[in-house]
Amino acid sequence: MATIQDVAKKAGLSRTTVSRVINEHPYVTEEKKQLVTQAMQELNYVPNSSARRLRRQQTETIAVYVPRITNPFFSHLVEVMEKEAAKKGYQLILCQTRYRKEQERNFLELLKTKQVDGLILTSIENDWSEFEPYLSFGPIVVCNEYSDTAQVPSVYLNQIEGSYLGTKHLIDQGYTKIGYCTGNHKSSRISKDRKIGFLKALDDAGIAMREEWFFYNAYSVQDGFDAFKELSKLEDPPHAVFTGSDEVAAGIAKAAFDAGWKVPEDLAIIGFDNQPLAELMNLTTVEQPIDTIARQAMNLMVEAIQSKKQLRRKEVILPFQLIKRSST
Amino acid sequence: MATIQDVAKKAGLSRTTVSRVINEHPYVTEEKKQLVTQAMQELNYVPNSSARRLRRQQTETIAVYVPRITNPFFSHLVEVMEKEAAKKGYQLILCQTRYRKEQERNFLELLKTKQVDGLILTSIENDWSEFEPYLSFGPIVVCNEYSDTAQVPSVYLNQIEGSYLGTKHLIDQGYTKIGYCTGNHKSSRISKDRKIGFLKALDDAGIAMREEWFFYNAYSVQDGFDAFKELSKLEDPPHAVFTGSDEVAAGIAKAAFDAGWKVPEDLAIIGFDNQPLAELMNLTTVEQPIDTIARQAMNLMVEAIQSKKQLRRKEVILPFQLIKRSST
DNA sequence: TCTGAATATGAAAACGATTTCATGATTTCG
DNA sequence: CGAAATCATGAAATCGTTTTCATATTCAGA
Repeated sequence: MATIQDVAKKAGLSRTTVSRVINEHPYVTEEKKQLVTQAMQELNYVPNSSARRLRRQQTETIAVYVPRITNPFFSHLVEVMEKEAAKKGYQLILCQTRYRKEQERNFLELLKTKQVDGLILTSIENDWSEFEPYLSFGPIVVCNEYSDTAQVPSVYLNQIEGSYLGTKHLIDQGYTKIGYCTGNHKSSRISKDRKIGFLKALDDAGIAMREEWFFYNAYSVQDGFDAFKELSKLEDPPHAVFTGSDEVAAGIAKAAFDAGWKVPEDLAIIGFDNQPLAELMNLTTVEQPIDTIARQAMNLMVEAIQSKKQLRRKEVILPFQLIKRSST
Repeated sequence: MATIQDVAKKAGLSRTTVSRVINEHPYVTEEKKQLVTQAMQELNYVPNSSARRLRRQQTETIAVYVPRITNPFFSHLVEVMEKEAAKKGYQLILCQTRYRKEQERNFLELLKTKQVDGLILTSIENDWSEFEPYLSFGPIVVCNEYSDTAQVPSVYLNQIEGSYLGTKHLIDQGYTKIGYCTGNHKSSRISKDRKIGFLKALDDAGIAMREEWFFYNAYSVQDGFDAFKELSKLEDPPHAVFTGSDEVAAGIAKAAFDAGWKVPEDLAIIGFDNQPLAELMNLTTVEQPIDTIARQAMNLMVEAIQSKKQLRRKEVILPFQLIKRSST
């Protein structure tokens, strides 16, 4: 593998001159430029990434935390982020945290050892105080999740409004016996706020909430299946259910169908995100503008990396949209 | 940010001694070890990744090509690969090629400039001759796709057998009017072989193929919708359809349902991969062992990186499994 | 008692690229 | 015409880590 020293030797010039040609610095004659270019081609030379990173003090790499890449919401986010990153000359390292605090902390080392220029967090289990000290090593952008205290840029949606919107829709459809079926990460603001919005919508409509109609730890299609099994065993089951994702909604819908229940006659179901699955299963859902979230987050990240200034709090808050289909 | 020089100064020792402690080399007294450890903690020191990479001539990073991370097949592959990579101390860079030859070539620079230690290709549009010269820069493992000429490790399934299995199932169910609905990348061995297997199954059963029952460029749920629209307009439509993915099958099933057709009575549908979607939509499908493919590919990659020897052809061929549900 | 091996520590070199500083030539402007 | 600026090129330093080579001391075995 040729080095800049080999190119210099072959061109009969110094490494400084070769570097000037590579980096298009001024004050190199055309004749010398051609000598260098030809030598590079003959030796099939490309600059060594590690040496460049060390000298330039930058990696052109960004790490993105996602709990699980198979979750369509996160894979959609990553698809757009990778695309935007590639446009701006950055690589994307995938960090699957699996909703584990320890995994989140482990990946922070990427920033500390300068293996990446910045981190984008789409899912947060740890308290913000665990992340805060790492800001001295590089910028962090929060996306989808959020924290009231974090002095960093963030892109998110007001989840209280989102779950209020969905729950209100069920209430407007005439439902009063409404169940709640989502994930429930203790540290997750999204989980907390969605519950707040759900309860507020019930309260505003004078509807009492029933503790036995709450199903937690539901993230996947299978979890939806399982939740329906529990729900269907109740003597007085709910007539509608608010879920935290289209997968969960789809799992409930499928299990209900398999059990001979009619949707929405016997059970109205509302999902979240508006993934392709929602359309396939005719699910009413609360849509999040994933493309915009991802694009904005990556733009804030690159801006933060390139500005080299003290990060400051900046919030981009996006709106939900209710997509009505036949499941409600 | 502290460097090893700062740590040495604070400990009253040389950089060599500090490096020996960090890397657990022998011949350093316990007393000196404690001095170094304490200095590192006080300075909050971690080694700089770029410097390490340069000196050690390794990046502990692997790049994975996927056409699109939102495709559940590929997101499933990547989930397992990232998990396996993290276990072995490697980071994963995501390279979305979007079925574009130019994109594939662009990402090859990662290997050439030594930004990664190896590449895993799960999707190939270019001829192998485009990849071959890059083997001198680092190992390449092919996964899911395959090439007869590539002198590299690969993990894949015999797609002729896979599509034969699925088509044979339809034939065994009594269908003779069978359509074909898949992607069709000219360079893709998978596409070619699936068609070969499909045609061979028809031929073995003495069934003539009908050109007007072939629908190409179908990859997504929406493509499935569109394919059904075309199919339903035919005067003599097929009674069964073999598809190249569960998404396409699901799209066809949904569109058929919306048009009042009954599955499988009016149209039998078989998918591919056995994603969660297949279970949700009750699709018969040809299952690929994605977990095993991913794990084996990552193991071969790490083995290739660490052996530092000339890569040689090695094939891991895995079996399909037919999952029968109510769509056929 | 002597010799070779093991132990302990540090300076210099190495990894490869880019920038800073230096030198000499040429051009421009007052 | 002379001083300052610009042009053109190269040597040395820099980025930060790890290894190689060197030196001195101690220990063990013949």
